[in-house]
Amino acid sequence: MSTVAADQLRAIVERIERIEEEKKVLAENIGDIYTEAKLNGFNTAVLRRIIALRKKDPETRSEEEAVLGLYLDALEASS
Amino acid sequence: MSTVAADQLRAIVERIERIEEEKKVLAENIGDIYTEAKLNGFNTAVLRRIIALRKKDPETRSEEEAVLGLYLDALEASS
Amino acid sequence: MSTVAADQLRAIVERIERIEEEKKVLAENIGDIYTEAKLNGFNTAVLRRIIALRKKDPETRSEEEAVLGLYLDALEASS
Amino acid sequence: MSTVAADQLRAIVERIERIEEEKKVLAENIGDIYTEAKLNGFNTAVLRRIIALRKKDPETRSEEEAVLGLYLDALEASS
DNA sequence: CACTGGAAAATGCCGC
DNA sequence: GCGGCATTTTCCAGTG
Repeated sequence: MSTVAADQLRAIVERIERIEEEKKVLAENIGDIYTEAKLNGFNTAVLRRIIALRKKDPETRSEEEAVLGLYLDALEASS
Repeated sequence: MSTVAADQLRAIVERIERIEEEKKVLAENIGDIYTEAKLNGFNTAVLRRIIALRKKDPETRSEEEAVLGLYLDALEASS
Repeated sequence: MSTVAADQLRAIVERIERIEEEKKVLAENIGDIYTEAKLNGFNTAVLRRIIALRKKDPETRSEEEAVLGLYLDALEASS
Repeated sequence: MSTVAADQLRAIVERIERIEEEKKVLAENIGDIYTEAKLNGFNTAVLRRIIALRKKDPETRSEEEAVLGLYLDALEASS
């Protein structure tokens, strides 16, 4: 690989590492918020479920909930 | 699925749970071996690394290794 | 450890690898069941949720569901 | 849950979601860099390995490395 | 005995 | 649409 490509490679790697570092900081910030929430008496497992729920689009979410209900009922019925 | 095949569903769930139970037993067996190894003076963190290393080794021969070498050299050269 | 008990080390590593291999087979078996279930029209994402739900002991499960309800209501109320 | 706590809950959830959104943007930025690199003829799989390698290197100095060497030698000797 | 950190598993995502 | 990779979540040993 030529010198020019080597410089290009280095630039790519460093740009990615820079952004990954920023991402890491954000992940730590999120962790801090959970820690603080826990100290304030919130149940962090439930908080995580809330975040996950809100991430799913409402349609998928209600559809999935409905199917879950069906399956649980079916299991109940056959027990 | 219009009506849920309850018996089929139950069978699926129970088969999965059965196998997961077996998997759990195996995981405990592995844990026991590590515990015993530790009692015999082995460093279990290193044991885990050994296992991981041996798992990856078979994939070690490839074009990709060569390209990796090229890239690492290029980074070295431009540093 | 001054000198490494090589035979003992080898035995440990091989026992662990043997059991991990068995675990891997079981994991594949589980994957096969999900695949088959999907072919039979089941929603595998929901199946996974069912399995996860049943894994939690009923007490924890209802407690967590209750807290989830509280939080969702609170979010609704403050919106 | 009281109104005050409800507001606190909402604040927590929104702060987390905000930061997760920023993280998502950064992840997309990284993806863009890989895409561009690929267009320039780089092997992105190898690029990812480079990044991963460089992430782990700082931990490379330790007693653990020495023990790892001992164990690998012992395995070699008993093979 | 709760908490933290790290390893393993599960889930989701992106490229082919 | 599938397989492989990366992220997330879960689990567990170690530690205070």
